[in-house]
Amino acid sequence: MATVDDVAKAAGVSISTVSYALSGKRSISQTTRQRVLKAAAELDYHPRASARMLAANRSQILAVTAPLHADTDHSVHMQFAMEVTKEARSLDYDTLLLVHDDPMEGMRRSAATALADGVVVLDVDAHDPRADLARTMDYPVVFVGIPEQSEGLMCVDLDFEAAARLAVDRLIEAGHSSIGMISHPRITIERESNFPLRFLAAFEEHCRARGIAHAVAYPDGNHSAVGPVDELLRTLPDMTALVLNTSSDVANSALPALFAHGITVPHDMSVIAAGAAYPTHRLSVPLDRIPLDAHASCAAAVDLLVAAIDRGMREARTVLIAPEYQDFGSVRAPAPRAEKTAQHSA
Amino acid sequence: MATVDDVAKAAGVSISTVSYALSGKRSISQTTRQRVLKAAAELDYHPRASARMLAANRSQILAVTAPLHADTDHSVHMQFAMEVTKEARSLDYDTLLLVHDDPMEGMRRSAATALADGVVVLDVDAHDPRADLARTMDYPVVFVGIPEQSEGLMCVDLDFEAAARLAVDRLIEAGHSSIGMISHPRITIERESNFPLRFLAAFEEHCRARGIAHAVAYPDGNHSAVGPVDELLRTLPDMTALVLNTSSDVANSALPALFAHGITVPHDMSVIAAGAAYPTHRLSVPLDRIPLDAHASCAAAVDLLVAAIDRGMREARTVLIAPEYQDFGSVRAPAPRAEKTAQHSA
DNA sequence: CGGCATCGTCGAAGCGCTTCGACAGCGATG
DNA sequence: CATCGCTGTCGAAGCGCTTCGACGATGCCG
Repeated sequence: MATVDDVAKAAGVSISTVSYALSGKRSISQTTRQRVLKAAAELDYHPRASARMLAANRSQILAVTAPLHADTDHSVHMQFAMEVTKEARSLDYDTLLLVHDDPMEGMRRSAATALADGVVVLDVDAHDPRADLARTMDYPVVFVGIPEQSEGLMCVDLDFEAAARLAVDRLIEAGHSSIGMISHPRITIERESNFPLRFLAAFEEHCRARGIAHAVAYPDGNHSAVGPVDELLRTLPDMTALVLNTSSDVANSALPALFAHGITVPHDMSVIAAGAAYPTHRLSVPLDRIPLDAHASCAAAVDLLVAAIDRGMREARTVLIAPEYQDFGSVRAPAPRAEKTAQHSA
Repeated sequence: MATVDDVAKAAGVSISTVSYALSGKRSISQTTRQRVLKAAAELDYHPRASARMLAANRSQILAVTAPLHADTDHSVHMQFAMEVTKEARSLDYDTLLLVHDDPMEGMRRSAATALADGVVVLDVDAHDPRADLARTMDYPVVFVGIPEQSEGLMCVDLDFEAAARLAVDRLIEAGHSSIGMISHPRITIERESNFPLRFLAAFEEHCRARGIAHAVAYPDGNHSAVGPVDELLRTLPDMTALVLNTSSDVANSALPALFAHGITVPHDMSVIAAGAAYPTHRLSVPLDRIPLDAHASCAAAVDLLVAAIDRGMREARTVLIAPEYQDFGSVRAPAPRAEKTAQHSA
């Protein structure tokens, strides 16, 4: 375990020179810097994290809170945590996992002990208590997701409104004029993050604005697309396109549910999965998607957080990630009406 | 941000007294301790992590390496990472996520900079390069899983041999005398962790020892149970019980694969899923299982690691977690032979 | 009742780094 | 030629905590 002193001795300079040569925070002559670098390499010198933290009053650590509700999707979470970690490393930060029963305690502790320089909050609920905590803490916090009360917070999320409009526009472009949508279960909408609402509202408004017939259905507790599909076909009999902004289970069962009515995708029905963190392009018919991109969100969140830490840019703001359309061929021009004959009722 | 000095002043004692009162490492009179505690509480004092680390030469941080191969199951990983975190917190450690492209770099760095006091290695391969690294590092490392060369390492894993014997014994108890087994794809066995091999060997040996007819089949690349089931029914026509030690996809497709032969569980066939990290009790027929329990493994691993750090217990050893049998009713006495008639061939 | 162990407390020395102010040396400037 | 402003380097002061040795004050023993 070599220390600065060892390096300083080996290079024949003072320890402050070593520090400056390594950090580049003051100009050091080429020759001296080379000597220091050489000595450091030979001694396999690595600055002790604790000493650096104490002296610099910065830990180069970001905390991540990911409360694990029983009903949250672990794999999606892991993906987000990983993306945060990757981006953080690229900015010379490490990532601390805060996943205790009480996520508040972790945030408080990491702030109070200066263990982490800031926090990334994942899996944000509409009425997330961490939002209130963040407002009272004078500590850099970034939310991946948008709580209902987002004033005074830094948030990053997919632009669900734009995603809804993008989906609708794409379908209109392809010639559709009657679009159904399957949303999240009502309980989810009520309890959870507000993005389903934002998507929903934008979908309806944009359909209205563009003069498109539309209807929305909500799956019930059993997470199947069968009910919503039935309902949509009833309320919107000439529906030729379907937008999914729903859970993975529902999306996965959409194709069979349609097929039970003799409807195949994309021939009889165009389908777009929007705001989906799960893959939809490996289903039996790959579905076009507007992904909820973990990488984009997390990278933006970490960038924001690091800017707040390193450059004091702490003003509250919400960053919306522009939606990206991924084409897998599940959208086509609507089939000419008429041959809607063989209805195998479910 | 109160410091020890503030607390010392407020309590009218020296800073060392504060430290000892808080840590309990020397005896302090009841009255003084109370005074210190009160002052600390009033000032909302929390020792600065960095200062503590530097002075105590201990970070109270555990690193977790979880390399994300493309083919690893994120949700299982997350579960393990969470369990590590929980157990670590209960022992007053925090958890650092190391998930860079190069997991070795993370381990080296956290050791060299003393960022973490030790490492938990997840998702261990048979020929995991992290094993070699660990051997050369003089740094506490615990593996959750057992690499092929485990000499000189601390490892924790489910006792797959015992799990295999337990499954076989259970089936024999229920009256079965002809048992099939579906293992992992051959590629997985070759490439991956050696636990499939351990299970396999124990299964065959124990069946032999107890005089039970048995056969093993390996799924191919498409991760379906159809092939293996067909094969087993051919090679072991009077098979009445099936042991699964395989991937989630294969296990999930086992019931339909059997049903395609007109075989229902548990009436015509008893089934046990052994060494499964994924749930098998929520399938259409809940399957008895011997779980690969994230909590048990991770808790044991963290305990081992913390013992190594705090109490210097560094001798290499492998801890095998005793298997636990979970009964969901998928094992019954074999049906009386004869009425094996209506064979719908697949 | 003197001597000795014990208990409770204090002071000070670090832990290894960053960073501020100081200053020597130098060429450029007037 | 005196002066100014750089540039490159050094010394030292912390950062806030832990921990060791020291030392008065007690209580107990013979």
